Amino acid sequence: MWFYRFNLILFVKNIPIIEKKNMKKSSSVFNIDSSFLYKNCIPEWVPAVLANKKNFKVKKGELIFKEGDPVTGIYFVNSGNVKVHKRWDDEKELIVRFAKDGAILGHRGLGANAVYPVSATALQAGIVEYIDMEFFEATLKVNDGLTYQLLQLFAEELRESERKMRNLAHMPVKGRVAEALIILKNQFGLTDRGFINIELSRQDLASFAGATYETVFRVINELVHEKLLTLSGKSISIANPDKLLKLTQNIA
Amino acid sequence: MWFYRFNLILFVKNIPIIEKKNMKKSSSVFNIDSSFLYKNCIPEWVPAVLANKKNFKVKKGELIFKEGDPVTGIYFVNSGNVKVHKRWDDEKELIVRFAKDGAILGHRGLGANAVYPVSATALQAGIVEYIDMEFFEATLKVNDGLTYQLLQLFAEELRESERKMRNLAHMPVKGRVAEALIILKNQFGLTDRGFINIELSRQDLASFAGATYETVFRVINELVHEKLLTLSGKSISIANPDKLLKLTQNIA
DNA sequence: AAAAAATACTTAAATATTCAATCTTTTGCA
DNA sequence: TGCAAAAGATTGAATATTTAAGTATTTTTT
Repeated sequence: MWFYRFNLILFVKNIPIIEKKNMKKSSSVFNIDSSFLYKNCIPEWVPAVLANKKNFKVKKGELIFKEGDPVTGIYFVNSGNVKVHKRWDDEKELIVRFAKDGAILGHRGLGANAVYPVSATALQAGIVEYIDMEFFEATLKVNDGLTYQLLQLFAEELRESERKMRNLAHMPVKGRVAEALIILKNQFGLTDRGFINIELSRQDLASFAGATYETVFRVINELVHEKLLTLSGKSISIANPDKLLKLTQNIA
Repeated sequence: MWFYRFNLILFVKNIPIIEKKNMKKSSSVFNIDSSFLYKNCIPEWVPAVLANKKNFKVKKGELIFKEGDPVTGIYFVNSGNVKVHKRWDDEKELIVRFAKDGAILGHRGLGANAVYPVSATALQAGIVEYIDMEFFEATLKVNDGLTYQLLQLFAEELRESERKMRNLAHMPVKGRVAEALIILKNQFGLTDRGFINIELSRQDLASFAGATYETVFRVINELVHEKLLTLSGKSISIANPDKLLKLTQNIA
C-alpha cells in the first residue's frame, strides 16, 4: 500500500500542465479551508494539488464547461456563484443545482463516461480552480478520506436529485417555486434587508423550479398577493416562511 | 495503513447479527459473480462478507425497506426484480429505478442521513441479501476498488437521475413513455416472442414514466395506433424502435 | 448617449394532464 | 370454487400549464 502510494506521487509529477483555451489564468490567492478538495486531503498531498491545479478567471455568464464536452478534469469554485444546468431542445433549460465557494464541479463526469452530462456557467465574475482528471483520480487513490467524502456527497446529491424528480412529477408548480426559494435562501442566505442573497433572473428561477417563465411569473404574483413573499426589483424576500414551507409539503 | 485495516477486521468480527423482522431468512445459494459486492471485493474479504450477510426471501409486492425508515444496512438483489420508489401525498408514486440480480439497494442511505430516501418493493418473489451498515462501511474502508466502483455507480446514477429530471421538466409524456419502454427493454431484455421481459402493471409503468395512469394509457393507445408498439395482454412489444427512439430526442 | 440586445411582463388561445365516475377484469381468501 | 374486494381499463369534463405573440423595461454595447 505504501509502495503504491509512493508510485502514484512519482507518476503524478509527470502529468503535463494543459493550457485551457478561452479562460484566463488567474494568480489570485484563494481560501484553502473552504474548498471541498483541500478540506478532505491529507496534508502531505496538498503540495501536489497546489502544483497541479490551475486557477481561471471567469466572467459573468461565461461557460465553464458544456454538456457534451469531453471530460478533461474537475473544477472547484473559488469565488462567484455557478449554475449547473442541462438543456432540452436547445431552448428549454433545467438548472440542476447552484454551486458556490468551495464546491466541486464536474464530478458527474467521473468514470467511463467521455462527456459532461451537464453544463456549468458562472452567474457572476469569479475564479474557478481546475484539476486534470488523471491527477484527480490519483488524488482519490491516495486520499481515502476524500474518496469517502465524495461518496457521501454523491449520495446526498442523489437523494436531492431524486427528491426533485419526484417533485417535478407530482408537486404543483407553486410548491416547486416555494421549494426553489427555500433552497436558495438556505444556500445563499439573506442580505441585510432580508432578501435572498443571490442575483438570479426570473428565467433562471423558472429553470431551477422546472417550469416556464410565465407560470413562475404568475405563481410569484400569487405568492406576493397572498403575502408569502415581498419583492424589491428582482430581489425576493420570504415574508411568511411557514406558509411557504407548507406549500412544499404534501398535505393537499 | 496495514495496522488500520487489521483493526477493522477485528472490530468487524464483533458486530452482532441482527434479526430482521417480517422477513424470512433464506438458505438458498446465490451467484457470487453477479453481485456488485462480490465482484468488487478483494478475495481476502469475501469470507467476512459471507459471515456477515444474511439472505431473506421476499414475496411479490413485499416491502424491503420504506422511505423514512432508519437506515440500518445495505441490500443486494439476489433474485427477482425490485422497484425503487418514492411517494408524494400518499397517493402519487414515482418509480426511480428498477433493480435486478446483483444490484445494490439502499446505498442512497449512506452518510450522515438517518433514513432511507426511497422505498424498495419486490416485484416478484425473490431473495435479497442484507448487510449491516457498520460492516458495509468497514468493507468500503478495506476495499478501495469497491469504493471506487461505488463512486462510479453513484456518478452514473446521478447522471441518469438528472437526465430524468430534465425529461420530467421538459419532455412531453409521449417521449417519457417511449424512453421508459426503451430503458425497460435494455434492462430486462425481450421474451422469445419479442415482448419486454418484465411483468409490470400499467400503474407501475405510469409511475416510472412520471405521469398518471390515464395519460399513459392514452399515450400507449396512440403508440399502438401509430404502429410503434404491439400489445398482448399486459405485455408490450416495440414494433418500431427507431421511431420510438426519435420520440425521446429533442427534435421538436 | 443612442442603439441594440436581452430580459421582463402581460394576455389569450391551445394543449396536455389530471380528476371523477363508470365499467371490466383480476386477485385473494373463505 | 365462488364471491367479494381490489385493481385495472376506459371515457368525458375540468383544470393546469405551456405556447404564442406582443409590449415594456432594463441592461449592455457601440
